[in-house]
Amino acid sequence: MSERPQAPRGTFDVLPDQAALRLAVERCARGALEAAGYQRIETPVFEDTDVFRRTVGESTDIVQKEMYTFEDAGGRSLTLRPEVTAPIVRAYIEHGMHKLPQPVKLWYLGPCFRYERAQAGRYRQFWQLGAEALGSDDPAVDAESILLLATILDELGVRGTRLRIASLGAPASRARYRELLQGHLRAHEDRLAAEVRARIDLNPLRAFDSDHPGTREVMASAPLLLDHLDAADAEHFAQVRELLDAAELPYEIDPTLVRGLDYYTRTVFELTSDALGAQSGVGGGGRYDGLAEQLGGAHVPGMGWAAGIERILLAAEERPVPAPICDLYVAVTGNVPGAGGPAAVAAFALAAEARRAGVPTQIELAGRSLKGQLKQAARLGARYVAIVADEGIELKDMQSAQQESVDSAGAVVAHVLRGRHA
RNA sequence: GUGGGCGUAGCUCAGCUGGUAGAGCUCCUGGUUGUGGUCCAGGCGGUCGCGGGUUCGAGUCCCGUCGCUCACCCCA
Repeated sequence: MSERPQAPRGTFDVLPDQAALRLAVERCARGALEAAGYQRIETPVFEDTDVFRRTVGESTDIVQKEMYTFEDAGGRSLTLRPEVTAPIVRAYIEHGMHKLPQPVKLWYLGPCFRYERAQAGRYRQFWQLGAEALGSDDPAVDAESILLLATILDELGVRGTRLRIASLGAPASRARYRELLQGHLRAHEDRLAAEVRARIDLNPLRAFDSDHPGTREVMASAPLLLDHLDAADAEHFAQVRELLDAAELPYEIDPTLVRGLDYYTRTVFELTSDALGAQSGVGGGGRYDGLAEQLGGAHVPGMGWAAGIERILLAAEERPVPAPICDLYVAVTGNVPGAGGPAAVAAFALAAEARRAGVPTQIELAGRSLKGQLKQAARLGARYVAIVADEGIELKDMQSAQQESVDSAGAVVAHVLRGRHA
């Protein structure tokens, strides 16, 4: 068995049943997003490593240990995208989208790559659905964005969702708060977990995520970022909440909500589902008003989110996969695989004609016996089976089991078309 | 990277305290020479993840290794 080829660890094949489910998710998301004026964008699956290194943050796990980075034959350092927001901002800058009416609203669906140990809902290649609105810092952008994700998850039947929101403030107030928090952590350093202590300089906010008992005690009395926002940021956050209230979208304010990427400013949010395992996050995002500048562009405020397709599928209630339609199955008598013969040729021509007429048609391709062909037709849910023999064609209605001879391929197609609209 | 569980036919699994592999499902064929979704029979299909060890003999015991999976970490 070890000889059998296998997909690399943390990756998976999307088999037909799953592909149908994914298509349903894509259609639903696309409908909601495009109705709200978001347009699809696709960026390369790899980028210059700097695109991520400069935006996601040196201190993050993503940059420190999860990136698939490689050098191409030209000596360039490239990285398989671990997320799509930075590439989209890169594209916005590269294509001068600032000259378009703002905000520019974009959505995407595609694979991302992170080198992590796989577990339920976490893979090395996973698909993200996302939406980004660039060029406006209006709180309505934030609220609309959050509402869109919540709506999509709801329409998809994702169970047990919870929305948490917070504000990280602007860089200046965040920096001031950061020092405050670092002071608090240093004052109680001896009670903190080792990893937390090691991150006091790099990312003190992470301390809120710790479940280390000593750390939790220290954090219980820690200053909260929400209490230290600038007036403008506090007002922005208040407006976002007011709009969410107006849309009647329930949420919880979580002052310890920390997103795993460093580029977030002001609004951040996360949607979780209790139908998932340990990886309970279905999607999340926030505002990133400094991201474009980090990439060397002008100041461009932005807001967006990403959701994991695999997690959506895991958390969504089971839905029946619609069976593919087959209106006509073309069988051949005296079937000998590869032997051809006039009946086989006539059958092929009949199938071609039916398809040209728009009839979903399948034809015997495996040299089965007539009994086997009927069985196959039944499996496919075919409405009609045309049995082509050297002597002529018979058309069988699979539901009524009635059968009559038909004198031409055209008559078969006409009959099937009539039956379909009946 | 660390820890727990698991690794027997395409799929789901059985195989007791060691004696050289089974079932169900699926697929194909046959059951009147050309007819389906039920039934019956047959067939295709496995170096029991891999390597080593103990033993007269291991799927069954021991060691190692790889893989899958769940969890930690972190996130989609």
